[in-house]
Amino acid sequence: MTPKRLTRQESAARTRARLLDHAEREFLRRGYAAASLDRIAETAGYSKGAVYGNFAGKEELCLEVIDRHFTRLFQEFATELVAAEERIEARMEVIERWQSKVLGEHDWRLLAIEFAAQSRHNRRLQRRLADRDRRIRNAVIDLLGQQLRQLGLTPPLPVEDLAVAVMALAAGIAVQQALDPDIAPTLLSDAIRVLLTGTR
Amino acid sequence: MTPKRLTRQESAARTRARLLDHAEREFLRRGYAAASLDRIAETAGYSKGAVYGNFAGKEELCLEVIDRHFTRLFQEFATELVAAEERIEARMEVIERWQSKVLGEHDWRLLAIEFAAQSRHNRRLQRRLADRDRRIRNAVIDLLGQQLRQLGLTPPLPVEDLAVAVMALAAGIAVQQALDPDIAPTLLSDAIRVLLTGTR
DNA sequence: GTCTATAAATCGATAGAC
DNA sequence: GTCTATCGATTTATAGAC
Repeated sequence: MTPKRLTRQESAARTRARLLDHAEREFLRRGYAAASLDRIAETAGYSKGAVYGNFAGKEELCLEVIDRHFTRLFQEFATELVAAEERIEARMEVIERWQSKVLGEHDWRLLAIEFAAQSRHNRRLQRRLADRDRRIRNAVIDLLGQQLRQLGLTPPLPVEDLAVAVMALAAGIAVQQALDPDIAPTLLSDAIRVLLTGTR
Repeated sequence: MTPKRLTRQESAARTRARLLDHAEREFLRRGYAAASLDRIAETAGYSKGAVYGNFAGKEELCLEVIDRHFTRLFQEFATELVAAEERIEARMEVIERWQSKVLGEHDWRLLAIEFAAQSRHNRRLQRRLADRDRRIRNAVIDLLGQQLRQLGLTPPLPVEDLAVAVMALAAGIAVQQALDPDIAPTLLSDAIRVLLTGTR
């Protein structure tokens, strides 16, 4: 097997991907502030020059890492949810299955909020995070609206508010659970059910 | 008016209080990571030696700043809530009045979560934060249980879960609102009402 | 308890060679 | 695009005088 000779573009893409992968590990392990570009470059088999050649800086690199993960996560979840049977119990089952995955990702959640706090110092980053937040929220609103319509539910709150509340619950419970593992593992889906149907 | 001669203890307490006050300003303004003990000491009229003489380090100082604030905040809220009339509408009014205060404190919320993310590097801090979290949660559980009993409500979830959900909502909504001010300002109280009563 | 002075260690970012 | 070398700035924490 002769390894294919990489074109310039392929080689650059490979470097980028490798840097992203190792950046993910470093950011997850140490958090944003304590992560070191030097270590990222070194573990990926490059030096810092490669990082600055492929990314504008630490913030851009971290933003891309976070974006990549949560975009993937949401899309996989949405796909499963849409594919489930058109009964509320079937849909809730999908939610219950995913809550442990979402809530279990303590490191991701801590990284995301630490990075959000970071935006205090940077107007531009603040705007980009707000845009991203709105994008995700709109996706949640669409998904939620579709589910409610299909299931014939009329929730006690407007769907726009439900979306914010669901996202807030997911983030807030995950943070509390990161500090204290004793929190009820089905709380997220239970609370979502109450918000959507008004009852347990 | 001759200024009273301060005893050694009074003088020490004053220094501590001054340092705490200026630490609060610095941490709120810059966040945990970017805050500088040097600046804190200087603006308080001391030098770094005074900080290390009164606090074990940056983490301890910040923890005390955060603790002082949220303990005060919760106690004031609980006092008002307990003092209100024994009707659900009167109690909800207190909650509605406080939600804008709690949600408006973006800097405090960002600081608290940035600090929580910080605990990744420090087992001891992790335990202390978890203890604090449990302490607050127990207070919320007590307060919530008392309210439900007085008002004769039977919520769709156990009171322990409600407490976690309410805290998660408050934190999660505040973070989203810090990034995007367009979020409905009454969402927190609306969602709490649904969680407590099952309806709007 | 507080000050001054300094240690000791980083880190992000850049310049210039290749 | 990537590397090496380094700048420049900052920080926490400590040592020792008073």
